[in-house]
Amino acid sequence: MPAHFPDMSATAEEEAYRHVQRALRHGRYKPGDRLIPEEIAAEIGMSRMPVREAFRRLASDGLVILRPNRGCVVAGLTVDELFEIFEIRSVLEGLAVRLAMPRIDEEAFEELDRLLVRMERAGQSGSSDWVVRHQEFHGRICALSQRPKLIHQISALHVVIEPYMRIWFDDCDKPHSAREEHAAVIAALRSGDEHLAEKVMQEHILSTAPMLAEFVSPTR
Amino acid sequence: MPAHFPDMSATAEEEAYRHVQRALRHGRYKPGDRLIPEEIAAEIGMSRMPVREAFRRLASDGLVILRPNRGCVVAGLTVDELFEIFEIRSVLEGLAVRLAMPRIDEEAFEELDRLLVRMERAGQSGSSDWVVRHQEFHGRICALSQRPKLIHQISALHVVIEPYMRIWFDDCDKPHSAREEHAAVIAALRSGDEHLAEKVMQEHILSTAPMLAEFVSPTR
DNA sequence: TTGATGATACGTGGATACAAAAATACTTTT
DNA sequence: AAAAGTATTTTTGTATCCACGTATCATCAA
Repeated sequence: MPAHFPDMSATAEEEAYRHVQRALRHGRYKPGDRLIPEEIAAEIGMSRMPVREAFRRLASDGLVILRPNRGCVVAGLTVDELFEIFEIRSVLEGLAVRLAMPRIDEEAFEELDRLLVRMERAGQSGSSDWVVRHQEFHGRICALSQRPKLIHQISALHVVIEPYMRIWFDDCDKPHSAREEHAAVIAALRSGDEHLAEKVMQEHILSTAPMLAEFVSPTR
Repeated sequence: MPAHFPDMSATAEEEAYRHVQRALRHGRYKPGDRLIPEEIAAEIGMSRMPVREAFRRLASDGLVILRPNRGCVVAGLTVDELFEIFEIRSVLEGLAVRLAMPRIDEEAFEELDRLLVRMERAGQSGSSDWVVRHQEFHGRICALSQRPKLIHQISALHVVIEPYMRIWFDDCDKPHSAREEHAAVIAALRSGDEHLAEKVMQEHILSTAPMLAEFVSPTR
């Protein structure tokens, strides 16, 4: 292996973690599905042990539920839980944008504008990359806050809601409101008013939740 | 084992998790200490396998750091990280108190008053239970919010800062400011003004950070 | 037909075994 | 005596194995 491409898959556990997380984010497993270590291990060519360890982390992330002696099932969100996550996101990302404000320069603004355009284009083409572009915008703002733990917590929540966002985005035909709200966030940032920016972000996030809620699978 | 005492320690992994977490919270291991699975496994009479799995969860909680092929070391916080955690707590617990407000009845107020008194007494007796009492107050308010995920996230952060709080409480002789600030939170709750309560809580939490910061071990 | 009972297959939790990687101790060389 | 290299020990990562718990399904009684 080339030296400049160092050790991509450090451990089997890490590979298992990524593999399953990716599948969950893309909605390849549905809530309630049972994940059998042996099967997954076979898929990626390893023994059950690293997979079990990956399950522990996924459970900590809230992506699966691990119950003693009865294995691992894909976690699903109730409407209440979905709303709760959006409440939490609203204050965390509100904080992020407030902290980001003093660190944003003109270059960063241009970057945000570019992301806005890319999201718009992805929306028109109807592709499911939508979600990715949407998250990129939120992620970029979080990153600007320069707070590692804050960024980490927020992105963990984004992973949990990603499958629901995909369903929503597939179904709904108005990426426009998201575009406008993101533009409003940028405008608030440009205004230089920290508390305004925080508030606009909070409202943007909270306004998304009710729309998403309709797509939470009722089978729970 | 008696049937009415059902399976307290469901799995070995759970026991290992509790054991190590407890030790970390009490500061029995210091940041940078290396945790050797074999040793811990021996302490509690099991093989190193469940301990390894417990390590994964503890790493997710941010209590230890796991690096491929070089084991598990106790995580320590830099001053920046400590501040960051308090920023995050400020918005999360601010949210919690805001959501708790409409659910608080007279009985709950009396409970909070009792906790206030207990904290005061623990402070006078100089005992290290201080921390526990202090957390109980914050924990009670979070619980009143009735938001499982929010409660979970907040208590995870409390675990991370607990060892630092213990050092602080051992050293400083003014539990009084904490008492007054907690009283202010209760007063704000009684006033019925959600946003006031949120703000008072945020300020209480942020005012604690600088005092704590002095006790962060400089060896990092 | 329905509900209890028991046999069977499957899966999980944990211990042990083994190979590979790090850390450590020990030479050897300068 | 210091540095570099080598051998030895320790520890980690993964695979395999076994015992127990759980679920499934067939059998049988009411």
